[in-house]
Amino acid sequence: MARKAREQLSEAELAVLRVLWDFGPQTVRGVMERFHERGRRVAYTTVLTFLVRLEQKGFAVSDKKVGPAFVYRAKASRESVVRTRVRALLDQLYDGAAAPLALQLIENERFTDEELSKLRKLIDELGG
Amino acid sequence: MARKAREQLSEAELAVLRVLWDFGPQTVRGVMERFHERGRRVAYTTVLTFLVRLEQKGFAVSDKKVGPAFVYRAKASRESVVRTRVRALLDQLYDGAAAPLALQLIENERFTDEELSKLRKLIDELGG
DNA sequence: GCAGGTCTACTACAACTGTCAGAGACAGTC
DNA sequence: GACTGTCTCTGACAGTTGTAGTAGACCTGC
Repeated sequence: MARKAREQLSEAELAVLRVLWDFGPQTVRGVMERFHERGRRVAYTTVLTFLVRLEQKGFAVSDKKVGPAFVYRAKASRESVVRTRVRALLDQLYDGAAAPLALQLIENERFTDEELSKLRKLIDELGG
Repeated sequence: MARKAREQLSEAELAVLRVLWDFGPQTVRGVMERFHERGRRVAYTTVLTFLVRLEQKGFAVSDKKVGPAFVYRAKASRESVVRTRVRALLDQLYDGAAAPLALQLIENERFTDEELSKLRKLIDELGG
């Protein structure tokens, strides 16, 4: 027996999924081109593999075709994936507590004044 | 050729490293017992493997012995590991921007009033 | 001086990941 | 109708990860 089947997104799969979120439904070639534009050299069949795996894991679907090529679109929402990932990080690092991560972020990362006031506003709305 | 050698912590290795952070230097058996206390059933040799890998990757060292057993201690600091992980998450999800994650956290996770005021105080100190 | 327990070292192995090549299907073109 | 290009499908392979068994070294108590 090995580890439990988690149907979890790997890093490269997530990168592909992000293309679908950011640019809308794409063919294999389309995704590959977006990668190439960003300087990420990757073979056509590699991208195909990731899209197939995304579909197997339920994060994408390919129902339509454009000419001979399948068009893949994201099925999972960006928000749900982000939440899952953040939760996993929280569990791994702080037994699930969110506050330490929030503090760590605000202390160690850079924010513009605008971002800071947005954060402040949000916190004020939550009361306390 | 496969992916670049990243000398990256895996999830289970991180869990072991956390024991070293939380409970101080430990033998293999010590780490295993901490896991068992938390209901994580794992074989002695499995823990040994993780500690060996941690040492190979430079996150831990085993210089002393207690009786016949090596005592492992964390070499990498919790802070540095957390920073690296958070950074990786930021890159994967938001091309490195910190603000969206901060907002996501505050919106979607729960905080006590005390935590909120700590956050507010920190934000106020950063100006803006 | 050997039986039993503990330790490390070595080996193993399946699932997951990143990466891609080759084969076969189909459309357009000369 | 053969050539070219584009697609998908299938297979492959090495590195990582989670998990653990086994072997050999070493004490210790009888």
